[in-house]
Amino acid sequence: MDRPELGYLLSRLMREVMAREKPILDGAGLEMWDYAVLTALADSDAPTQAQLAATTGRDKTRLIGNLDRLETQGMIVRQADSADRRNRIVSLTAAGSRVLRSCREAIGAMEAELLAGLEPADRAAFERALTDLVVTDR
Amino acid sequence: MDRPELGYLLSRLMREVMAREKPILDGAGLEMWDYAVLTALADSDAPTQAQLAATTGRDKTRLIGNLDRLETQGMIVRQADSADRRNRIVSLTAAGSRVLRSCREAIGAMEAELLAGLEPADRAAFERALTDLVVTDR
DNA sequence: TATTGTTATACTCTATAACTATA
DNA sequence: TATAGTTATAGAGTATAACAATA
Repeated sequence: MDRPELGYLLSRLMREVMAREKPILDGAGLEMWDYAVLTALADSDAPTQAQLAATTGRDKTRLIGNLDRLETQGMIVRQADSADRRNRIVSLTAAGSRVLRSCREAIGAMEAELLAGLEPADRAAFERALTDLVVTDR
Repeated sequence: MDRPELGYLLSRLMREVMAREKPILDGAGLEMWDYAVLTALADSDAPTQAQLAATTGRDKTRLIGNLDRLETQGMIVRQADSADRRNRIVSLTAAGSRVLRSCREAIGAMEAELLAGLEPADRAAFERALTDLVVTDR
């Protein structure tokens, strides 16, 4: 097959996706990485900051700015771990869950629109392949 | 369908592709964007720097560092345009073409390996969908 | 006056190394 | 001494404005 290289295609599509997400996240007062952190929090239960850094692939020092901002906005709380007081347990607040849910819906709709031009079978294969590639290359 | 968000999947896969490309480009003495510029030069014929900036999506001021480096390495030349002497026409040298071809081969092999785990039909659909999405969202 | 290529400046993002408090 | 979280510093990448040469 003769097509442009993966790096080119992926970076172009990534740019498009980010451009479409930006207004959604702006409306919620979230930066891109803030949203990634919220998403990770919804899945894993009460992680320490170190665990959160590991699951998001974000450096622990860079995570701090995101957490500070999210905490100021009342979307997360940081609590001391009574078992090991060096740890700080991060968790979503009700407000954080609400914002996250609304962003997820908007982003889901955006993605549906973005993929709407594909043949249904191609779209399913695309999503399946993309998921497989990311899982197997961990 | 319930899968991780596109932004997450694409950024993960993009990171993986870049990690696999890096040793190839390092071996050729190329940075990521240098390679993108070489690729663009192979397709479009004798562009000015402004045209090259437009086709790569790179800002004209940021392009300059790439061109300086590539010219120092003898992979491209910049020639004055006799028709409009404000323009500088950029073109690949024989050495540049050689390096580009060898990188393309290595990257093609890397991509084949990366995609090898997919069902053949899924792989074809994935490549088709990715190409369609990038073309239609221009 | 407008445009091409260039340089300069400031701003963001990232990487690294220290520092504190706990263990 | 080792670890979790934090802060500080320097570096890379980026955006913006200004500049010289040419149209």
